[in-house]
Amino acid sequence: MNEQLQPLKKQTRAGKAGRSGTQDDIVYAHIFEAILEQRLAPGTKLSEEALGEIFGVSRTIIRRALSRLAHEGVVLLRPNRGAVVASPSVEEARQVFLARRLVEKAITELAVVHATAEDLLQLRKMVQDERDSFSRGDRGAGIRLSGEFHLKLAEAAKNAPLISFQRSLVSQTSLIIAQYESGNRSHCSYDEHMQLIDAIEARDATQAVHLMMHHMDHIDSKLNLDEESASDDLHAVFSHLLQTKGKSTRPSAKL
Amino acid sequence: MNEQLQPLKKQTRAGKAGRSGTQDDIVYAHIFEAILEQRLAPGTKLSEEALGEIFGVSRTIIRRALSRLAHEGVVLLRPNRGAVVASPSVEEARQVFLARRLVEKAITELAVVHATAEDLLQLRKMVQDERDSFSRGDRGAGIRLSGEFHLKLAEAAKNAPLISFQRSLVSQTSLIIAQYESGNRSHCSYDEHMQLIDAIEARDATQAVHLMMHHMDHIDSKLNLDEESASDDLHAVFSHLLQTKGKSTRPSAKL
DNA sequence: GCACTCTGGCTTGTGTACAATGCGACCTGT
DNA sequence: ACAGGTCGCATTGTACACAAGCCAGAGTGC
Repeated sequence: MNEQLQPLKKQTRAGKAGRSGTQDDIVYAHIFEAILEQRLAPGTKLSEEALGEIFGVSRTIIRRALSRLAHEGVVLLRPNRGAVVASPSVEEARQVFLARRLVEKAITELAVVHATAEDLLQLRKMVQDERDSFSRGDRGAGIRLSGEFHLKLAEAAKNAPLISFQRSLVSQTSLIIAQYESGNRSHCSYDEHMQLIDAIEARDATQAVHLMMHHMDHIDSKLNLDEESASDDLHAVFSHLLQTKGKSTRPSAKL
Repeated sequence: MNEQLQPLKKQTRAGKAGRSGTQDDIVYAHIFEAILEQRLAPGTKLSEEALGEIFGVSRTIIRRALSRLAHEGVVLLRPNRGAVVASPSVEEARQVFLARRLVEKAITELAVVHATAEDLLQLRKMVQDERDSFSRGDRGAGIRLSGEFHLKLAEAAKNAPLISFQRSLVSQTSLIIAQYESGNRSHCSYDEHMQLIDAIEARDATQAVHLMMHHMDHIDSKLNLDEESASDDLHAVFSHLLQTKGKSTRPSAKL
């Protein structure tokens, strides 16, 4: 019914994502990665039993992983109706990007103050990996690593709540990029990442923030959020037919 | 062993918090409220079975509620060792407040643009409730309602990710206030809330942000974060004895 | 022929039993 | 008497079985 998930023996511990933690971490990482690489299209139903069989664990574990993914906004949990891969609307995407601008600005300023030599080293290493992935043509890994770069930057800012929020934002951004990115262009230029690291290492807050904002602009501009090609949101598709009377037509319910 | 939780029959649906949702919402709300009202002291162990018996539900439900509370940072989930009420350190409190400043500023600016008449009406009503609670001497409810005011403000800003983040920050802030607030002074002056609403209604962004920042200052100043009276963090208590060699002494482990 | 209803199957929600892990008490040897 | 180790209990982690809720298809009445 859905596209087939690659079967997986339960002892395949260290998956591609490499995170060796507990069982739900593995399940979480694999599903997340599958979504980013678009092996799981937005809207795809994520049956608990099917996933349990695939990963060789019970529904309990799957359920926890799905709950976590839902919390980060990449999966939508509909009561009594199961989980589906989230398909953020254009409006939701805009909100995520607005929030990210705010957070990235703050993170950059904090990172300029708090980033250690060790942090900077790791950041440079991550950009390397990112570049490698893109040169290998592994788009999914590239998107993921690019996200992890921004997450690592948040860690360098040394503020736990911001890190947690950034994790959620990066996840959603990755999903949005995977869904909306226009064609073939690399989505997150690692050059910009490198320049950013340089500015942070030089403790030049103004320059660093400047670069980060430009970076956000570039990400924005690579997406065609203005005119999405195809949508499963009927209200969006036929919005030109609907008279806009007030804004309380349908507060948040979609589909 | 712990202080006794007030027993609760299972059909006590609409609890004090009033949220009439599903079972885990009820459990969640009650535990959260108990923490805010300091009926559950920081560090208190939250046994799954005990809670299950109290609320008349199975551990499954309790587990979900605890997981949610852990996500919001008011409960600490230690693998294989159960859940305890979080006891944020001074450093953690500072991080939360820093993050809140950022977010509240952004929310205020957005609310000035997006708040509807309906939003403003509800906000005023919430300030009323808050004042009533304090005049009744119900400190726990006051703290909670004050938090809900800031959450409602986030909703008026019309940005889903920020709302979600604000929920987490407000929860943690409430816990910190309950834990650190110096004595008897009311912690969150509703007058300031009212002025804030006025500024937003007047669409005066500069003034609104100005008021909000002052409001944050006031909250900060009412807490004695600089010299906490007693701590259960041995490392903090004896920090003057420890030579600070590098930062890798104990990354995140506490207690 | 169309629409409405009822029923059957399948999926999720919840409770519970069993396994695994951590903690504390006791016991023993030095 | 104290340190170390071992055993047992208590609590969490996982799997599974049952209950409840949706959804689709067949059947029937208009």
